Amino acid sequence: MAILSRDFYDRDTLTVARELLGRYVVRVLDGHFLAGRITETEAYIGRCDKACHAYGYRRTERTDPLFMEPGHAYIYLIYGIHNCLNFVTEPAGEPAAVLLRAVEPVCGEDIMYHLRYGEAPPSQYKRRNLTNGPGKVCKALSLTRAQNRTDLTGKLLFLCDSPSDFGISATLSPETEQIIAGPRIGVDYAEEAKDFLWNYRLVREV
DNA sequence: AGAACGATCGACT
DNA sequence: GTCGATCGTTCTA
Repeated sequence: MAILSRDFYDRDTLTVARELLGRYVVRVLDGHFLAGRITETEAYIGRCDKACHAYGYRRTERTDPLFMEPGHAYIYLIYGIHNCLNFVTEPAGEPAAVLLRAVEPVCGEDIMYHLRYGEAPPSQYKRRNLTNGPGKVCKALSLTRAQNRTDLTGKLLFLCDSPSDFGISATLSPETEQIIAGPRIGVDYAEEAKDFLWNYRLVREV
C-alpha cells in the first residue's frame, strides 16, 4: 500500500493542497473501500490567514487538532449540519490544514450513494452531485467528528497515489488536466484573506 | 447564561 | 439567482 506518509503532509500547506489534486482519498468502512479522486482543495494557515479557525495561533478545544503532528484529520461541524474534512499540514505547532472540497467517486459509489441519500434518493441521480462539496464528501464517506484526529497514516482513512493501492486494476486513460487557483469559498468575512488564491481545482482542458 | 455566527446544502423562484 | 435549516463553538458579561 503506497499510503502517503507523514512527510507528505509535513510541508508548505499550499504545496500540499496542490499536490493532493489527482490523488485519492480512501475510507475503509465495514471492510469496504470507499475512494474518490481529489478534484478540489483549499489551504488554511493559522499563522497568517484570517479565514483559518486557528488564525493567530488561536487554540481552543475545536482547533486543537490543527496543532497536531501533520497527517491527521481535522473534522468540524459547520452550519449546525455539515461536517468538513481537513488534512493537517506543516510541523506540529503550526496550525494549518487542507480542506477537502470535492472528489470524483472511483470505488464504492453505490455505498456512497446510499450514505448520501438514505431512503429518499433523488428522482433523477446526477453522479456529479454525489461528492462535489465538502459536506457531501463527508456524508458520502461516513465521516463525522467521531473521526476527528484520525491518523492518516493508519488503515481506516488515508490518501494514496494510485487506484491500485486500494484494489482498482483498471488503467485510467491519461487525461489532460490543469490546476486552476481561485479565491476560497464562503470566507468573505476574512478581510484581506478572502482574496488569497488558495482554492485549487483540477479542470479538464478544452 | 446568553447571543452571534458559520470553510454548506438543497429547495425553491 | 435567493433563502432557511440547524447547533456547536466562541466570546462577552
